[in-house]
Amino acid sequence: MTIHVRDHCLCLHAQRAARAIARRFDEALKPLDLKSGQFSLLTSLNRPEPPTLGSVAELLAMDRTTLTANLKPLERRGLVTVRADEADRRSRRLGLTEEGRALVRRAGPIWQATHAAIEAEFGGDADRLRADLNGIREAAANG
Amino acid sequence: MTIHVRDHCLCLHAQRAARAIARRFDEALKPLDLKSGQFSLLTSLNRPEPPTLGSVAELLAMDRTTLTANLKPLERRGLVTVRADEADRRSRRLGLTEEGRALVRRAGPIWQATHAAIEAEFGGDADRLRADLNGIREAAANG
DNA sequence: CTTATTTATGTTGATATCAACCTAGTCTGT
DNA sequence: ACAGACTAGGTTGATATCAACATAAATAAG
Repeated sequence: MTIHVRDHCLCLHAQRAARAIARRFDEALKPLDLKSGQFSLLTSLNRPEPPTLGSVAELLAMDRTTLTANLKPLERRGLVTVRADEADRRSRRLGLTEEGRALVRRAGPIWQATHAAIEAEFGGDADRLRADLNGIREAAANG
Repeated sequence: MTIHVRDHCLCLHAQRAARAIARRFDEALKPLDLKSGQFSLLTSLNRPEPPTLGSVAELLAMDRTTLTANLKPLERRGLVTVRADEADRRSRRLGLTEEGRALVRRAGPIWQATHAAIEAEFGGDADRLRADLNGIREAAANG
């Protein structure tokens, strides 16, 4: 039974892959003093209209309170802005500062190179893997 | 560019899937007061010979220091044992107590049911996904 | 127009994650 | 033996993760 869990558990498999990939990007982004998760967050805020906190948490499949915590160090560094929505005072609109945008721009080539290296080393069908990851995420969420 | 990252980044896709799956198992295992990661760790210790800390960290694709930290609450609960190896005093051998083994046994059916539900909802080829996750993990590790 | 409910978020406490740095035990070449 | 290199872990500090609980604003029911 134990062996079966070890070899088949999608939770374990996903965690292991996520940890390994995150470490790889963490190291690549170290020159910018960014973690992989911070890069993902900044990237998801890089749009014309500042999205709400809740919508970003949903996009990242992350608890809202986790996102609140993750914003703190980025706010301290002056990379993101958090403002109450004008129309609905409950909502927070998340945006990038000019420095935030500049950092995302500088991270672009690093992401590109790192991602290409991993995909090449992977050798498999990355599009298929992406689709499967989306599928399993939705499957897990429908609980 | 930003949109391309958002839609293609395997780091983001893996993190999202990992988070969603972990939350699902966290909830299922709540009656046993276990998190998904704790279940994975206990399961990986459920073998005749107590493995070393380093080998378990490698198996879980997790930093050694993370594993050290994760053992703490399980030790406090009397589920795991940590002892120095007789032959090599640097190494730590990790084992399960009788309570630890009992808890793993009780968790088995919960894991089975939860995993089956997710796989069914997923609908895709779970074996293929597992293989791809192993592949991308190794690809990311070879940096 | 109130009151109840729903919605969006914050706070707290516990665990998880890793890099950087440190210590102690083991091994290797001489 | 012994000095130096190597290996296994631990400690610390920062960030990440989520559930449980709490607050405030918007909305619905009457």
